[in-house]
Amino acid sequence: MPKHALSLDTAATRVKAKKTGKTAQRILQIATEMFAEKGFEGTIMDELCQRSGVNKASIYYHFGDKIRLYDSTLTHLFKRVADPVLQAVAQAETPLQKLRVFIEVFARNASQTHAMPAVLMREFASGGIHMPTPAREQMQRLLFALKIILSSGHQQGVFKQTDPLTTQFMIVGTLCFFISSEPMREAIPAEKKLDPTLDEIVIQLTRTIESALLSPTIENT
Amino acid sequence: MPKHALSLDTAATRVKAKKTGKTAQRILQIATEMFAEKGFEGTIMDELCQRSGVNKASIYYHFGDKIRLYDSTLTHLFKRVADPVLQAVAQAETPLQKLRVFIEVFARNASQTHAMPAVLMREFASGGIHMPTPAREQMQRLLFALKIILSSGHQQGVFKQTDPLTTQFMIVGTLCFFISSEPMREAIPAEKKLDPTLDEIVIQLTRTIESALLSPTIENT
DNA sequence: AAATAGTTTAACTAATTGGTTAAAATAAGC
DNA sequence: GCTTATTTTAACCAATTAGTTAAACTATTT
Repeated sequence: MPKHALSLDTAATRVKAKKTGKTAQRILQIATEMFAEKGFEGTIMDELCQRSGVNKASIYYHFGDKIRLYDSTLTHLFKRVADPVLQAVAQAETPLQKLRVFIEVFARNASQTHAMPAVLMREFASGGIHMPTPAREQMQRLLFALKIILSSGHQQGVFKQTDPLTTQFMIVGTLCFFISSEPMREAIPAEKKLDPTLDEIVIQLTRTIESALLSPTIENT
Repeated sequence: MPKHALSLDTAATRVKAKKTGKTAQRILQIATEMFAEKGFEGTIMDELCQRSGVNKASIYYHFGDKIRLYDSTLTHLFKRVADPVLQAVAQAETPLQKLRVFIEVFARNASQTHAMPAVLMREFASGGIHMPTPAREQMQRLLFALKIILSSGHQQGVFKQTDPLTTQFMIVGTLCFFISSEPMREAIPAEKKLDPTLDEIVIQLTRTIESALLSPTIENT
């Protein structure tokens, strides 16, 4: 009966992980890449062994089975993006600054951790059924933070009232599509110059959302 | 040597399809659902047989192999959404009306054909490598149409200049995330009432994009 | 109605895949 | 240094999976 190294995160586990965690960490790293690239079913354990240089039974020793490996992967992945966003938002002062920081830090971290948009989009496509609760909670933490930003901005009279879910989908959706489309866009070198950079997307996205929040309502024609 | 029914779309083929196309059509229908729900690798041919009530060899007779079935599925799927959008845009008069129609008709059709957002998101997650050319072309047609809308609006002095790719990702990304998240949101009945409807999303999205296109630039603070 | 071409069927196969096992190797505790 | 617990290894297995085959069946043409 193997005792799984990542089942708990107690002090004892962490001490042990320092010496033994190399293998588990490497598995997690390659698994993240593969799950993002190929999805759950598309990820083959034998290939994971080959790519990571880790023996198959070691993977099963550390993670139990494929689905638990997937769960660990996703939880780590989403936490790695959500944490810095929430931290940065907490440090910003005004709702407008918090909103800007939310978009910018999410964009930067999702772009660096580009497996995250891929995995998120796959999970949405599957109806989120296989999404582990801790991973889902990270997304809900982001949504909750955005809710606070928007409502406090509204209370202070600087923002118009908007639906936070729509706004989150605008931010997350736009950026996930942009980040994940990078390989496709790179494949067309002729238009490479015409494509916007991440910074440009962030600027336009921020401007767009801000303008809707700050400007008066547009009349229907 | 089987001659695949969908390899050509001549008049003769179409006449024949009327009598023999029932099976192929049914395969395509269930394949669409399954590819959207489970992805390429997650879709098992035996299960497709079982769900569709069609024998396995019939599938291979009509479509050759799994990847060609996938290609047919995606091409049909994207065409079904892109065509009505482009048609509606062509009928609208002003750039502003065209933009509104673009968002609205895309939203309605993607929502009805909800396999399309799912498949699109998966393809983006995979880097679009497996996306068949005809399917990709449908997305490019949409992007091209949007480019024209934005540039003609700009030339007429009603729109500010913006990057069309960003705008397309805002529209498509927001709506795909919203549409594909429906099962997840349905799973939380407590918040059901709080969730916006598709119409509400469309309204907010349209307003947001319009306000950025029409309003003067916001100064940095 | 006979011949031909198109379509569907059930049974089969070769290869892949997630997961196991027991032994070898390494590290930790005493 | 010896014992014990943890970790890694290679070989193995049962189940699944995409794809095949050849025969049966159904229309179409002449």
